[in-house]
Amino acid sequence: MPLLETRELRYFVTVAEELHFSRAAERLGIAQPPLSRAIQQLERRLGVTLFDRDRRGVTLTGAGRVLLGEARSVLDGAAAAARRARRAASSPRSLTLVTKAGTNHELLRELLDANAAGPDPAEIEVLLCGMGEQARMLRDGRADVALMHRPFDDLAGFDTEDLLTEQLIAILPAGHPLAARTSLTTAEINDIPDLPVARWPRHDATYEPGPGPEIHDQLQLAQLIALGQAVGVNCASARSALWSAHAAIPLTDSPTVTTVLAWPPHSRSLAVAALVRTAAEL
Amino acid sequence: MPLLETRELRYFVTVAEELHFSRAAERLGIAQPPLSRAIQQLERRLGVTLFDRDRRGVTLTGAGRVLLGEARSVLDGAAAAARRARRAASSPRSLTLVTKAGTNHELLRELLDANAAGPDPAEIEVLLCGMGEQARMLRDGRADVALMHRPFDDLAGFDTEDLLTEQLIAILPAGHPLAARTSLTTAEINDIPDLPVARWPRHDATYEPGPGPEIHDQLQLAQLIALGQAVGVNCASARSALWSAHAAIPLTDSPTVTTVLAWPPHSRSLAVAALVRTAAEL
DNA sequence: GTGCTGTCATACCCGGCCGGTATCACCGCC
DNA sequence: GGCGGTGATACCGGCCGGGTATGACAGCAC
Repeated sequence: MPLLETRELRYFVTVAEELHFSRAAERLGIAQPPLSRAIQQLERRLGVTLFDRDRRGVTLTGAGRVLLGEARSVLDGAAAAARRARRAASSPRSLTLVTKAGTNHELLRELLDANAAGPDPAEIEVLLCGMGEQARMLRDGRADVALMHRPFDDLAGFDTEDLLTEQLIAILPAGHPLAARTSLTTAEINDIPDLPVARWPRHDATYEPGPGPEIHDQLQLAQLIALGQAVGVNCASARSALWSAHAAIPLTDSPTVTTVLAWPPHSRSLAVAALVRTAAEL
Repeated sequence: MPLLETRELRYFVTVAEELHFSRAAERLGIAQPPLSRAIQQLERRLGVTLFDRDRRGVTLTGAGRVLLGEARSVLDGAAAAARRARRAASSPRSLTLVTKAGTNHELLRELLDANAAGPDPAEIEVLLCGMGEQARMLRDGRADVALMHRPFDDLAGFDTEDLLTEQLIAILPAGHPLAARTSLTTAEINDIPDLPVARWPRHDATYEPGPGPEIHDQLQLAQLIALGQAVGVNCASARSALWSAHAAIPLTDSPTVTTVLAWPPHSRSLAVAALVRTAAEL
């Protein structure tokens, strides 16, 4: 069974990205011949050709494409491992929790209080970040746990514990005719003339095509709605962050959004496990 | 930024498992001194002590425990990367799909047919395995995709696409008084005198404590019920595998079970992506 | 065609590191 | 105080990763 060294994987990834041995070698800070040799050794060991060295250039083979994805994730994992070990050593009883600005702060408060009241409280450092940042910080070892939202955040590759499920609300300018309603449907807010629905980013940070403005945080949404330029949707707990210029109406047919505590699988840190247990009892 | 070589991680994991340098060295097939030195180098590079070398023995520090989990997953990832690259090379347009024996075969049939009818069909090799095996096979690169069941299978660390959501059914011996009912509740089947509910394993392959027999596949369940020694629950699609000695009654208050297509994240294999797209359109 | 340029592969050398042996320092224990 | 057993240290040798020089070969200009 062939063993892959991270050095080899680093070399392979760089070549795969550059598709050019000399440039890749330069980026790696080594000379080209040892790089060629390293790739050949890797190919021999795997018994697989990873690159087609054609007359005009280097291209990835199918197996090479597969290995590229795998190698990247192994390297990310290794870097994360180092970071986490160092963090665990520098502050053994502390955890970094990362969440989007605008996440239900009552829930967060409750979680922190429950942790503080528990038998063996961890020091929790709370980090706020933009949308979609949490997954990266969790993956690369800068954070231990995150508060995320299903189905809006990309939870692929994490373990999760559901904390709170809420309905979505529609947020309208306070003076709008529909603001007097006690409930709305998705179809209704999509059909408001001259008032498009603001679009949240998808998992991959792109936006669904459509007329509404692209937003990426709650403040932008609030501003746009207060200006009467859009309507928007958000989870029910966002009510507390609304202004007097806003009206919040439950969306009856919306999918529910669940706030979850997420952490990297295999993370068997005692502190994470304890916090998850605490969270599960909320 | 310190770089971890897989050799170092292998050494570290072995020492962490043995908690004994000499035995670990033996298992690794090297002598003890180089192993000690390698661990010291690792600790220096990370700036972290991983082991407490006490008078009576070696123990993991907190950071060491964290690194152990991380290191295992990195090593597993590296081994899986090698396997997947080799598999991709040996059969570029083929996929291995793994599922439990007893999974809804109409659904599988539909998926295979849709793939075959698609623009660029992959050769799909179907592998059957026992409960809880799928996750391992997916993780270690022996399979590319799996059919699994939420919430019964452990989906941590995978991307998934929901295929089919069903209710659970209670399965009783055909002659049982309750077999005439048109619906049942969980409480009712838990309270049947002298007829315990068979227990499925949990994610970690252990069983919830309780009176019922422990089962791990559908055939065992069927047999036990036919013998009148237990009742059981299963997803609605399991009806087709029942015998005349069985009666299936919908469970009205049960959680739903969703059959999902699961695959390792970062798997950017074209064939997997195509199959997922096909599945999403079912 | 003949250079010229730029690609990756090959040949060869050197130094560092990995691994081995021998030994030490230390502890627990009859 | 020997003795067995732990991990750490010292030192040495061979291998392998990295460097330089060069080769083989394609594309291109003329």
